[in-house]
Amino acid sequence: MSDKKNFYLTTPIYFCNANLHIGHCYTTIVADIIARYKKMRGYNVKFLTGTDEHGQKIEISAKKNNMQPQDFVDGIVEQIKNLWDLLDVDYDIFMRTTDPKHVSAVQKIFRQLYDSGDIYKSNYEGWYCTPCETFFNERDLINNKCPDCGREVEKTQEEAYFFRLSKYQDKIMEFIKKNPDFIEPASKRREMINNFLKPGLEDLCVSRSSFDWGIKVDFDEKHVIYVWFDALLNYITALGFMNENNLDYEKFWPADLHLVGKEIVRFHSIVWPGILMALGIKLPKKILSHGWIIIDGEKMSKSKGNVVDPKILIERYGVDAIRYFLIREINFGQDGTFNNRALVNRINFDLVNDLGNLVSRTNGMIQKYFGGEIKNFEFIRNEQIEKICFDIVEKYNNLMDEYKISEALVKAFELICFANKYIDEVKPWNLFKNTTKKNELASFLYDLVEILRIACVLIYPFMPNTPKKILEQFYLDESYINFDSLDKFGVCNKNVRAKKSDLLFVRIDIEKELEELKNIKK
RNA sequence: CGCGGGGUGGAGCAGUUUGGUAGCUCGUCGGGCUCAUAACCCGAAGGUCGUAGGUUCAAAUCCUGCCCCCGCAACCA
Repeated sequence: MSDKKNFYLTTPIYFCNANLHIGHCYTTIVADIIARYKKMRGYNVKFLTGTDEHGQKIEISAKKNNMQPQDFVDGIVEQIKNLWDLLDVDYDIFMRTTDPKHVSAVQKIFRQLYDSGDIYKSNYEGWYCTPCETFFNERDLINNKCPDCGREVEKTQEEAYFFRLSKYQDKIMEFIKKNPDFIEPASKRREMINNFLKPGLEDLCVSRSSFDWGIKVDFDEKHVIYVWFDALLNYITALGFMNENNLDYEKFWPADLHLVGKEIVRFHSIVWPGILMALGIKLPKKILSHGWIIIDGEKMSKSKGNVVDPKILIERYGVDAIRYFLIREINFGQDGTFNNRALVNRINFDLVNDLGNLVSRTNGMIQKYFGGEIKNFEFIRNEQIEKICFDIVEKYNNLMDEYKISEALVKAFELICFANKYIDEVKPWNLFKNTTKKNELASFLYDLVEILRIACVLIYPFMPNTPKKILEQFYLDESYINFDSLDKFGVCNKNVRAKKSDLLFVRIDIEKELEELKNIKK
């Protein structure tokens, strides 16, 4: 246990302003896939997700619903946890920023940085819209009026605390230059350097006094701590930092991977390192940014009304299909499009035609040619087949280790396509007609079961339910889903069996389905 | 000259780091097979790689100019 290598990865903590959409699911699924893969490879994994529950927007949303902020976020958190259960997201820690441990740790950290001089009191200048009770930067104004309500704004000063981010500017730049892999993809790294570091960093305003819903500055209770300062710290408070029980912190920090959407790379690669440097602790190893899901050419947003509800999709197609689609269709790191046609097509072509049908024909042949059970055959080793399998496994592992998970998934499906071709090449139906080829036929079917076994292991992190269903058809239990036996061919019991089973994935009538989905939306 | 991304056969994308026969999925057309979920396998047609120049024996790939689309610029994954 103790000699296992540790691996710590995180998703962003999601802002509890409204229910989550398919984009949040994407991020979390990616994290879950990496976590599952690492666990399978023998790592001692800690997978953190959670919720960001403070801020003015939440205060306002709660008020609109006639609720106290805490009750409001409790309800949202319930739904989020529910969603992760539906999506088979197997997180280790669910961190809430309203957790008393987090709150007290953040207060201690804030005070420590104040004492050390990295946080100081000053004045925040901005344009204040009285009806909206909101500050705006000059550049946010539209025609010098409030961007929300269009009314006059007045220049105001507000007492606030600032974090001395500018002090760490050079150190952050140096770190990013010395560690070219720290921010990925490289385009984001360029953007951070050119857009923020080169022009110079300003000190960051880290307190607000215009609303209450947040972590109080404990030595100056008029102020609540800025949500990003609060939120970023969850990555260490979740491990017990600044707490009596900080064993996990000792063990798992620095994080191996912070998974983020492209719009919050800046907070993770500049602000977060700044805070960590001020605290004198190590920086995470990697900030990995992914793209967005685009709907009909537009960014998903509530105001555009094009948000996709993940629950409906899971209900109709099952978790594994949704997880498969998101990872397969969207090239990690870049934006990808979502539409119902693409989803249904992927299910039909990849999952039904290639994978489902492969299982079905393998099963069918064992039943038809051997009455469902093959006994007493002599296994004929086919080195070519073995080499193809091992080759795919090796490439898959390399891709996964580089977090190129979409490509790894494609690799896994190469094995499935190969098996379909293999059947056509061998022409088992001819072997069956020739009574002297019975053993050859048996050995070939065993090859197919072995290929399926390997494919099951490879797709498991992506589709946690399907492998079990496949193996069951051949009376094989879950213990076959393990990476340790991927370098061997001929692992399964030589007594090959298959039973009548339900279809793995059922073909969807595309036009009918699209029509129904359209009606659901209304 | 604010920054970043993108513009590749009918559709959606890869390839650009390290120039060298333009690749994948779907669609279309033709063929094969019958174990299988009208699935599977093979083959073909279809692209002056946004545009104008440049470097080179050779450019989707490197350089320069221009056009178009998208995003970011301090609380959207």
